[in-house]
Amino acid sequence: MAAADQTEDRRLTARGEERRRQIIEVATRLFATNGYHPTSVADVVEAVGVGKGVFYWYFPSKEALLAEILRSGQKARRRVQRDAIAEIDDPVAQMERGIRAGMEWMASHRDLVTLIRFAATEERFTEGLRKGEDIAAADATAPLRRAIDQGLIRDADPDLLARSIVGVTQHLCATLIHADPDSDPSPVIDAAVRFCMGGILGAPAPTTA
Amino acid sequence: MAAADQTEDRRLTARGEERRRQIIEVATRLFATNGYHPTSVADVVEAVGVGKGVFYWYFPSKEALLAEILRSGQKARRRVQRDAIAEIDDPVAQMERGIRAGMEWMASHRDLVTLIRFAATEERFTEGLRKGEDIAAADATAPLRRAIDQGLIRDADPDLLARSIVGVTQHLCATLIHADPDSDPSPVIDAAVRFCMGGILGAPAPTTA
DNA sequence: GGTCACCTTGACTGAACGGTCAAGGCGGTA
DNA sequence: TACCGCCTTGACCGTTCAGTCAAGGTGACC
Repeated sequence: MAAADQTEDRRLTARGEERRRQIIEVATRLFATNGYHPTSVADVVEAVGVGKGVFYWYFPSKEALLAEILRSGQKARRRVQRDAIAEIDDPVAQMERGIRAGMEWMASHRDLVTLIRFAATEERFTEGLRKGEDIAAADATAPLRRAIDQGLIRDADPDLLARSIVGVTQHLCATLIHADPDSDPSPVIDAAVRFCMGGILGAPAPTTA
Repeated sequence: MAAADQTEDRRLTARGEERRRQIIEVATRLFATNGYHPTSVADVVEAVGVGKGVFYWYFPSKEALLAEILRSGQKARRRVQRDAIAEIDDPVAQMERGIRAGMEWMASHRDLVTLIRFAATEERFTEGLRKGEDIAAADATAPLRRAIDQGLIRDADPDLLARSIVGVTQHLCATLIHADPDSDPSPVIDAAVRFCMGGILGAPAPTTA
């Protein structure tokens, strides 16, 4: 355990960094297309065009590679979303911009959305995933809470609202944009934003309980 | 290929039907808990307490078992949803009841939700899955279209609305109810219904494009 | 008691997997 | 030139897996 992460503090040259990046890129595509388990390490190194030892020079295990892909993906999406809402004051406008930015990011990183959804189905990966999702939910919770306090949107659990938004954007991205990668994602993005804003802003009380 | 489905038209006694049901039940739980690939056929038959040959008496392959689990699960959910809205006239009320019924079904069949979400991440299973999801979306599309025609809800692509609803309900079920199986799902269900009805009924036009 | 179709057993097979390693190349520095 | 640390090779290992099969049990019906 203690020495298992020898590959982590390895000092890489520019060439090494490039190789590492290349493995991550190829593996992400293969994992998302054929599945994580059906894709062998041999498949990855063959697609890259190198020997098997190269893989284990840069990553301690196949599982660690997936964990890194997930971690860096979640981190990148968070940064995009935070940057998108940084200079906005109105919390409702913040939500709208944040949803749109998140959806745009997902649309151009569909493979990562697939992998995140896969990881959520296997207990071995859910813990590492939950941390990132909790952070993402917390990011959205702040403006939601402010909007509720200011009476701009209906009173509801901000966490449930945030996770509802994730559900809509992730599913639309995975189902529709993924189905036809060449189609223009913007109508889907617009629809997702409209739906989410409607869900947040509120609607007449349910007629039945 | 032609004779590969010999197990399908096998004539089963009551005992055989029971055994088959038992394998499906155990496998569903194991697949959802530990993942489809990490769960071996040996794990399944051991959990059932029978020899390995029993598995291949009832199912031609591990993959076919998962396909059947998915198929029957989607079918069951559809039936529940259709029954729930059968005697309702108002299309908006139909939507609300349908969403609630679907969510309640998912909450009590969490393992199946997990498996459906897993299957969506592997190309080998997506085709069989899409068929069921298209049907489910089409079921929801009909009342949505009527509601739009009657001016009861905002004008939008019914298919996108339907899939947004699936996104919210599935994700909330998988994330929150799954996280703590013992907690009361009804607040989450209520929140999902509220969010979705808000998304359908509409909200002020976006302030930015 | 005999027969037959349904059901069960569990050792076995061939293939594939994740991961290892001894060996060698390669490029920068002195 | 010699050296050294980064990078690469690919045969190899132990294990595990999906799926097979010859053999045997079991119960219903004649």
